[in-house]
Amino acid sequence: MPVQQARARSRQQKILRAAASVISRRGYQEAGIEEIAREAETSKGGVYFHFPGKESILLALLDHTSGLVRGKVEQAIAAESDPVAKADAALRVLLRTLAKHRSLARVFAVEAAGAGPQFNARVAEIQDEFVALVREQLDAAVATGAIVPMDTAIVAQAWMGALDAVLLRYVTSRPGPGRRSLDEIHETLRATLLRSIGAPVPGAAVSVAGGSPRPTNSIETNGLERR
Amino acid sequence: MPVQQARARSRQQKILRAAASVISRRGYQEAGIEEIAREAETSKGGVYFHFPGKESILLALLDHTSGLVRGKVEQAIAAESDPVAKADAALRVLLRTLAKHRSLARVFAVEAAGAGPQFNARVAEIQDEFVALVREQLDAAVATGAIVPMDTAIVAQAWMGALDAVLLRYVTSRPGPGRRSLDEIHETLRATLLRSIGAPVPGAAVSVAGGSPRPTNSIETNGLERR
Amino acid sequence: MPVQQARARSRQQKILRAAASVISRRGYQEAGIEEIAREAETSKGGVYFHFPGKESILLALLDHTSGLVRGKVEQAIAAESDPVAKADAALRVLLRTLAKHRSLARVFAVEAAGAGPQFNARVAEIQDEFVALVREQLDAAVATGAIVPMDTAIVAQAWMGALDAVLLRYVTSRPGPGRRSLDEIHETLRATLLRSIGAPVPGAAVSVAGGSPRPTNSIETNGLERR
Amino acid sequence: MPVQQARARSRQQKILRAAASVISRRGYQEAGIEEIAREAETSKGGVYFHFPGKESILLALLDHTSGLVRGKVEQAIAAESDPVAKADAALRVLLRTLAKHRSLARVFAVEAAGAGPQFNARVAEIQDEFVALVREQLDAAVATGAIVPMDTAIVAQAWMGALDAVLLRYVTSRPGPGRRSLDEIHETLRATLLRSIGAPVPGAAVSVAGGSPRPTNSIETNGLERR
DNA sequence: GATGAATGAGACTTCATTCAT
DNA sequence: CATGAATGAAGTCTCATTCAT
Repeated sequence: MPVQQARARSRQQKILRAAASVISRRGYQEAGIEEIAREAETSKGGVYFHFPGKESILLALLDHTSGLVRGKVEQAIAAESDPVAKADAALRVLLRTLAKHRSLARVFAVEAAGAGPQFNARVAEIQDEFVALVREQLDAAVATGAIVPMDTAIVAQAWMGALDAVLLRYVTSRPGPGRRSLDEIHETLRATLLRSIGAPVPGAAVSVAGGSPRPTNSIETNGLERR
Repeated sequence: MPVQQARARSRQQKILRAAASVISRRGYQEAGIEEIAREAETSKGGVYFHFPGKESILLALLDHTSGLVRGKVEQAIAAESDPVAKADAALRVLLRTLAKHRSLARVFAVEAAGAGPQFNARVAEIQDEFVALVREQLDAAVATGAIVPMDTAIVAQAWMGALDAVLLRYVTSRPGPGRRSLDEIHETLRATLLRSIGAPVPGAAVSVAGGSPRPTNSIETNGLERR
Repeated sequence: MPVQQARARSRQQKILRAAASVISRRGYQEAGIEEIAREAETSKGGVYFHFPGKESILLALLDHTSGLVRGKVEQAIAAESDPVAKADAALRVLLRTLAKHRSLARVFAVEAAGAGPQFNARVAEIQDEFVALVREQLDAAVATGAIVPMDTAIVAQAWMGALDAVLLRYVTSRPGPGRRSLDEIHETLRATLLRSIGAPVPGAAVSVAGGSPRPTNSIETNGLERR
Repeated sequence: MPVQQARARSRQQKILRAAASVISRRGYQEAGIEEIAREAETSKGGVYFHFPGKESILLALLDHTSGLVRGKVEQAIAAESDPVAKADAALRVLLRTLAKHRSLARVFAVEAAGAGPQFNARVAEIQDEFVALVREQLDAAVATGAIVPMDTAIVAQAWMGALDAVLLRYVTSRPGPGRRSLDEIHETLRATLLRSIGAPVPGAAVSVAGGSPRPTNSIETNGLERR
């Protein structure tokens, strides 16, 4: 009966959305099934009809979301041909997508740890997938000679870590003076990461720290070490 | 009564040590006051005499530990004169110290999130302290012209994030093939981060990704010291 | 519409059989409507179409089964003319029938108690029916002078209790050394019960306790038929 | 600290008493920890501090009670020298004691089955202990030649079953016409059981079935089969 | 200061039952 | 007639915290 199945599917989505909302608001531990059910306009039993337990909700949420994000990232990578550009694209999409869904980002970056070892392991797996994605591009870039040889496993981890940290700060901080816009963050991060692998930063403009960022010379014009 | 105070202090230390042990073994949520009390050779009531609640134990543990680490980092910074070397030293000390105390690192990086918003805020504060420490050095380097101007707030965050990610991976992964040694990690990370600010990498040797890392040529674009 | 009624009846039977199977396997409390429905090749809704609730299934099962057994017992009684022989026959049939359907016996003797007061009351009623059946024969035997006057209400209860206990032990025990065969049990129980009302034990042979039962002399005080 | 331990012990007793009361009133399944706690004048957590779970309360109750009863029975047995008299004494004490504590009898005879297989197994064990006690006396009686050889394992089971059934009926029935007094029950049961093993019934007086039981001839004067 | 029995709010989960399709 | 998604009351159990001793 496709009618019931359709309803079931839609209800699952509703529960997942509600779970994301409640968890991002309250944290995983404080998020009660009751509240998730209320926000999904169903009952505790209804939630347990669709999911075997609380952890599995978060797991499903994780898979669902990471699948979506991963799809976007792979799409963005495929649209570029140059390895360095691919890596750049991957980061750009991650940054945009996660920033757009603050609550989800909070859930996975911050609140996830309370969910027990199984869940942490899963988060690590997924992060590794993204790290692997980045690393593939770095390896390709090394292979083509675009960048110098390096331990791309570590570097890819570092990239993801840098991205996470900057993003988390953006996502958790309140708007105010000193807070960078997403574009500023992207620009600075992009330049920093590309420099970190010795790649040129096309059309780069860096911002100095402090109240209002102002444009500075591009990397190319910064011939100090280049001479 | 200094005698009693000393005894109280020592008892507090014992509880903190026990808490660190239990939390790193079980995670914050699973760590029961009872078990911490048992490991500290006292009773539940004893724990509550010294700390007003469970969260405050973790908070105290956090302050105690971050204070120690901070001291080491500041000492290392003071021992260097060059801003870039200072930043480099800060990272080196963080890497060494946290790697040495895996369980504590796990506690703050992974298990902490289950402890509620107050605790997360505190962790963020402490990270910001370290970020600020790094940023000061970067700002100084910019001021001396050693590196190009940049948004050091973001870059410092990225550095810490990169360090955290790489370190966390090192701390949580099991030994095996493909696992890098702490020295290899340090070398790669150092080169990557220094490159990311356009600083020269003294005595750089990079490792290629793959089974067993092997040293390669130094970065061509960084031939200044090499010539 | 006799066709539909027949189908309904057959579906009810299927559900009853499934219920008997599941309950004897899992116990009443652990037997879920879902599992019964599955085993009856229908759905939860289907079960609730035929029965108003879980308890009513067990009640119907009880009535159905006790009706069958009662029929057999009455038939066996009718086939004898001597009151004592009638009582003897009733016990024989009960013993054989319940032993043949271990699972049902378990359901009513052991698992039933979890089903609530209404069900317990019903079990008591049914037991009373059998007790009454036995008692009638005992009263007749007293009336004909075959046995001495006695409080047959109590004695009949005692008989049923003795039968239940011995049978339950047989039904719940695993095969092994020391376990009596159904024939041995019947023989001993028959002799014991007949003696208990002062009736002669035709062709009596008693078994001694211990490893392997062996026939012994008939009861001395009952030498009437033996001489 | 004996003070706290004493309090704990007394609280355990209070919980056991409350559990017996609630279970006998509501049945095992319907007996909620909350209600038991309320009746024991403590809290849910208090109950769980003293007992690891609901089933263990019933188990403790069972052990406690069966220990008491067993002690009384053994004492009564020791006070007699003749094997048949010992068996008789055992039954008398069981009858009196269980009748005196109706609620406990109900708990073990009727409500117990809902408590799961582990509990049922334990009840069976305890019943077997009493059966073994009876059987020992029967074996001794056989050995002394007081009664004829027989399969005492079965007979002892039958005795316990008879006792249980009669007692359960007494305990669960409401007072009214036709209800036998405990003394009448004892007298009839005693005569019946002694006859069942071919033992003489000293000073026996049997009651006929029907409205008001009336005394009849003693077994000895009933020379029909005796001649 | 220390102890541990006791508290009680609240968590997750189950399942007989209902009802729209 | 049948289905199975949905309900919601009730259950067992945990654990941070309190407090009399």
